[in-house]
Amino acid sequence: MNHAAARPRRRAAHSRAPRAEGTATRERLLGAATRLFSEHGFEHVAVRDICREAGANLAAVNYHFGDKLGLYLAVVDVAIAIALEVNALTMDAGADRSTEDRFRHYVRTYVGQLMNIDARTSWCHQLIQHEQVEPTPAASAFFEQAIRPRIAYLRTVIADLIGCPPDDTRVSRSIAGVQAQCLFYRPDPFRLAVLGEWPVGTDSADAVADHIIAFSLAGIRALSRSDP
Amino acid sequence: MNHAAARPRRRAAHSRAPRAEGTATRERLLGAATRLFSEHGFEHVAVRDICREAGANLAAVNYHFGDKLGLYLAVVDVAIAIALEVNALTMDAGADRSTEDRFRHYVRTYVGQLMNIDARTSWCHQLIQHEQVEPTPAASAFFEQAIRPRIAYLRTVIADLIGCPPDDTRVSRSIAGVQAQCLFYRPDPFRLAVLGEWPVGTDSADAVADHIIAFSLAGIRALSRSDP
Amino acid sequence: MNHAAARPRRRAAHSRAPRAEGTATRERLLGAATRLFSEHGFEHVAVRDICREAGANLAAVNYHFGDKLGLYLAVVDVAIAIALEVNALTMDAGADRSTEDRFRHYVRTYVGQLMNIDARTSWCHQLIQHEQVEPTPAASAFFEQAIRPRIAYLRTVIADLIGCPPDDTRVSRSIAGVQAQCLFYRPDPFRLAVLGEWPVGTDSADAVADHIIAFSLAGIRALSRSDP
Amino acid sequence: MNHAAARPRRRAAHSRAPRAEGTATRERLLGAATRLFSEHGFEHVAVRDICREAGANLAAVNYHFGDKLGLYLAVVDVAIAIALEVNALTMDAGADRSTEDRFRHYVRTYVGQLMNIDARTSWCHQLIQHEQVEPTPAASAFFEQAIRPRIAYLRTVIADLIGCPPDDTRVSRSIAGVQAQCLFYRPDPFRLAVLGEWPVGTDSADAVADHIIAFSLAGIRALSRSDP
DNA sequence: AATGAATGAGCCTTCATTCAT
DNA sequence: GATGAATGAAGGCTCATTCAT
Repeated sequence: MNHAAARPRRRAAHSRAPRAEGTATRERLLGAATRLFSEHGFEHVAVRDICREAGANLAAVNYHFGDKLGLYLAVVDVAIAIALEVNALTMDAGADRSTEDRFRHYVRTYVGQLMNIDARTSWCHQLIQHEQVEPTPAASAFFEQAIRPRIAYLRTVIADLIGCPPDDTRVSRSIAGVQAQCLFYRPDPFRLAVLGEWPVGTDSADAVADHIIAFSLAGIRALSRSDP
Repeated sequence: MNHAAARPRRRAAHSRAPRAEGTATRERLLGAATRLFSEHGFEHVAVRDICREAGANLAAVNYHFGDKLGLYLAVVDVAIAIALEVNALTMDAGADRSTEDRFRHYVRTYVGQLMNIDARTSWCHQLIQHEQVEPTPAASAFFEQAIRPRIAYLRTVIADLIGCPPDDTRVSRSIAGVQAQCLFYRPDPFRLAVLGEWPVGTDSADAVADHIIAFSLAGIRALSRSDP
Repeated sequence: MNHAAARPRRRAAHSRAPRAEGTATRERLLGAATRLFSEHGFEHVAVRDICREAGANLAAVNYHFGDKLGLYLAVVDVAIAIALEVNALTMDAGADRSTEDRFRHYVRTYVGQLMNIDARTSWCHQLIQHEQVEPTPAASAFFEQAIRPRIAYLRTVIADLIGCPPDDTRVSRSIAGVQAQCLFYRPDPFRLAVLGEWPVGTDSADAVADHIIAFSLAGIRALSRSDP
Repeated sequence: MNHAAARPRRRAAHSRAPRAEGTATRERLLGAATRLFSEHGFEHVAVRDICREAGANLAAVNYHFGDKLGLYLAVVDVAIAIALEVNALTMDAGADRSTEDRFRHYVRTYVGQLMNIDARTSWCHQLIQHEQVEPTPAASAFFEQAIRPRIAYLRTVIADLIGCPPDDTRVSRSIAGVQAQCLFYRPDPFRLAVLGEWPVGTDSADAVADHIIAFSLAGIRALSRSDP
């Protein structure tokens, strides 16, 4: 799962076994990198800044992660792990729940994660957003491991709600619609800097989730009455 | 409209009145900057690259636009003008059409613009997407002049469809839902590089627009039956 | 003949016409680079040192020559030009001279150049010596343009002295013998630092040349009496 | 014989007595260093590369040899020992041989060593060639112990052939001529990369040696007939 | 006997900008 | 109206070395 080791590199900094527990400096580096990369994206962060914030030497990045990209990929690995946790939460609606309840649980959990700026997982969504605009070699890994399973799950749920095969075009478009609505509420710099809190207002994440659920369920039901 | 002159600067590059028509070099610079800034965002474009592509001297940017940001703001000015044109198209449904038709026209026109990668207006959406993730001083101007009117128009339309005051929370959330769905189909590097054409498939923009319309109208109607 | 332009380069610093006369800074840079590269070889010289010695800014190298290698290749271009001049001198024995006199003229002129540490051409030989131990992309160009013609000339002369075809093995080996003896007297750091003046002693270049001539002519004549 | 201990150093790495036999790691380091230093010269080899090739820790060099130069000097010590072996071979022509035979034996043995790229002693010549262009503190030691005796031996042989005192200028120059010719056939990167096998062709080392012997003996005999 | 961790100096390159002409 | 020349700051990276264990 460690992409740093998979990348071709002239000299692997860690040809020996990478230690699972991590050193103090390594952890501080990873923490600072997480914060800065999430906030500004890969290219807009200087290794110097990360090291300064971590109280580490400039060459520490080279030692622990090979180079800047190696450090970034290490951050992405953590992000993927967290995203997988979130995935598990959103999909764990309870064994005996109806499909509609599973849909409700998904949206409620997902929006709750996205809108909670204090959550341990918050930086993760920012990171992906940067990846979306300026993709790095990490983009495909994140997509394959974290996003694709989420899409697959939503596909079964929505196909069941519509009552059609999972590969029906209406399913794909509904997934896009639901995801788009949820992601729209993730705090992004544009909204934070320019729009203030719009369109969230003072509402809680639950209220937003309820809206998306009602809005989307109505849309999905309408689709189930239409022709493929 | 030249923001470069308005920004504080040690030495005013434009003590003379900025000319509206501009010279050939100036136009070539603007063209190259438009393409490159749209594609890569403000920070990821080097002045050198713009000048090379424009066949202009490295100092030409300083001469014509004061500095890099001045050139960018000039590009944003054009982007705003184009966005206003698009706004006009989306809002011009014909005088005697029903509210629902006005909504249909908005979505169909908007999605058509967003998904047509060959349109003269295409670069504009890319530019604003970069602005969204890494805002520059141009962000607020673009929002105020181009986006706010669009939101205001949608607000009246959707408020009318729901049958509630324009400042009802349900209206704001529905606006977000519609906009989010439309914008989700704008081509971004992530989807192009990683997802291929998903979730568009081989469908035309019209088919996507029809989906969003049906999905959203159903959602909006459901909201009109609920409590505020 | 400008190799800097031939190298693939992301951005050509001089896509326009490279000016023949040169700027003051460019010339100072070239001068400092000539001295330092000759003395220490390509890898052992820092761009910083060149700029400091030239009184130029660190980025001046990038502006005028693209990068460090571009500057080096510019120096090599001059070296090739000088080597061609030396070639011309060594081969210009006068139209009606005997082959033996042409041989004498070659050795005398060549050794004179090699041993004169104050000559304008002196640095040139040091540069080649470095190139011999740590070749750069310039090595083959120098060989093709400067060394190969010299070898070809010696080949005709010695073949005539032996009285055999130019491609006879004895010719090649005699060329090697003459060249090796001449080059042995070029001042190299090892001899200068460790051996003092050995094996030159206080002798003049002419005396050394006379020795090589007598020694080699005797050797060549002996070969002419042997079987191919 | 360990020069590392002799060099001034802030902290003596070897306050204990340096052990003659060495550990396994030490030997692997020495082997890797021998190969890499010979091939690329002192400055162009990174301690990292040596340690990686030796499968040793990065700090092992510091532990066993004090620093990079200490390791290099240890390699040079081995090189000197091997050079002394080669010297012995070249000078061991048999007790009752003629001076001319002793000369023949010297050249034949020496050229055989120089041209045999697979010989156990091959790296030694490469090392000294680097030392010649970019001398290190080891240069003088190598010269004094390995080269000077060889020169002294040649001096007696050639003085005898000419029939003059060993300090005659003609002797020194003949030594230079013979050495220069022999060394010219040692494989160097320039000839390998640029010249192919020239001027050796497909000839064996013996053929080359025979040429040098015939060529030089004729030259030396000519000198013996001239004035000092 | 040996090593993982950490460090500071130095390297080449790129950048947006400025200035004199 | 425009440009060639030059600059200072900053960027990512590599290196030999040191230190605590």
